[in-house]
Amino acid sequence: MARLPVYLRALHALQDRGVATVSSEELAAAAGVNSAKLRKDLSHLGSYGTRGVGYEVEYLVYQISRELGLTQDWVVAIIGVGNLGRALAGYGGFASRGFRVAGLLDADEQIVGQEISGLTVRHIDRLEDVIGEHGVSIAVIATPAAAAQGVCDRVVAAGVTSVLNFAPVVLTVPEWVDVRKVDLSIELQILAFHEQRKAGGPDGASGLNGRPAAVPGDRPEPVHYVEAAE
Amino acid sequence: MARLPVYLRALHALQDRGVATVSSEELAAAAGVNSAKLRKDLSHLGSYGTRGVGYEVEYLVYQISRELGLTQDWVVAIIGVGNLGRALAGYGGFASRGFRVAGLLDADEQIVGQEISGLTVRHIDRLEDVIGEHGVSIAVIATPAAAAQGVCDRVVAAGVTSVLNFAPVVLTVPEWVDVRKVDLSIELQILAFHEQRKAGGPDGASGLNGRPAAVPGDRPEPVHYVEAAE
DNA sequence: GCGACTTTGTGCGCGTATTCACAAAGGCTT
DNA sequence: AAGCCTTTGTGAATACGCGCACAAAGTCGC
Repeated sequence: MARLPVYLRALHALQDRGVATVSSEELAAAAGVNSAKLRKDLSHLGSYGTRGVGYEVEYLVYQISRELGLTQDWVVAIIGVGNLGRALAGYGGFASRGFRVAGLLDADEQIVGQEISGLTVRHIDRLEDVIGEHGVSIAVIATPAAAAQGVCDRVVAAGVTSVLNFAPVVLTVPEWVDVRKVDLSIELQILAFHEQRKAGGPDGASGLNGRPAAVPGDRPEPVHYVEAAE
Repeated sequence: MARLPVYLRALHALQDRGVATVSSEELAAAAGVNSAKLRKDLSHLGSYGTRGVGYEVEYLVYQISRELGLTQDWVVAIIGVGNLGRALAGYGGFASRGFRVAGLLDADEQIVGQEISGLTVRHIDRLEDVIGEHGVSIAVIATPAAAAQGVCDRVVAAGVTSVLNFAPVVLTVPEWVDVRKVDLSIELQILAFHEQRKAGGPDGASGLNGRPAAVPGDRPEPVHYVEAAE
């Protein structure tokens, strides 16, 4: 399930706060989901809750980590070291979750050889070498769109079976390869769409959409759930 | 619908290739969706296809752009100018889609005053001023997790009604505010999950998962759809 | 030890999304 | 002009996910 990582994040935060046990209601609120859904999700890993009490945080963290495969380290290569690739290379959230960036690759001779976050950028020609040497199993594609499919084909041919794609293209891969896509401009476009409807879009919506005329801080359910920075 | 931006991207690519007309089958393949679904999606904007021929690319681009609200410019502020914020500030995909970054804000005195992608980073204290001056309607939160909810409350209080959140926290907002979340480490965790299952996870899966023993480039349906870099 | 209370686990109904499959519609060829 | 062929638009069946609501289960107080 795609929600497991969210639960895990919330559980880690609870752990940091020293909480030992948590009810489905609380955890669901922290994760922003319905409590019945959360219970159903957790029951799919087996039953790890105690009725009348809740779930033991530490045990749940372990179970979810294991289910997600985070008990082992995953070796990642980042291909395309532009703005985004650089940011990803320096992103702390990877290492702390068991993802080890083992290679940075780029086609630009200006960039090859640079040291970024402790790694030297290597030329894309060495892609297969880097993947083989380090046993890379996940490739992060942060190249321009035009290069993405070609790079993808190469990493797949080199044995990679999971791809995280930041290029704005639909990648075509064999069925045994998983691709996940992150497209920043698509996210903004979806927001723009909703924003337009709120403002009274072309369909002539109300123009208010339930927003009170003037509201001084009445955010509903102030969960205010904050985790440790990473 | 969340698929409209994908269609739009594919249509732009067709435009660049000089294609004037496209069938639902082709466009669906390019966007990676079922053709019936695509037709149903498009029919919800009204009927813009010609039976026996297909859709006129240019007209469709216009219709979808209008539906998404891309015929107008949207003003964006990026809050948190770390690795990720910097990458976002320099990301070309925003400007080309009608999103204008009008402000960069950070709390770190070291960063405030720096010029990045033609914009001077301003102190987070001036958040409300920046939002008001430029008429910001979309806020991009790229702060550490611990700061995100606080920043979010402030942008909402200042009148922003759409938030794109990169911080690994579940933001709590009033119901009239839209939040979209992008969490990089969650994407990787989902890949790790599938990767583990492929390798024969804890449930004792086959360990092969349909992958042929050795396959020399038999990627199915070589659409090889590539767009212009942006 | 027992009863009341809390919380889990899940059966069920509902609304939505997805896909198939086909009839209607239009273009193109002869 | 007529028939064939392509492609759209959509009705109907299916699959899916979600959330309510409740019974089973276990804890805690007395």
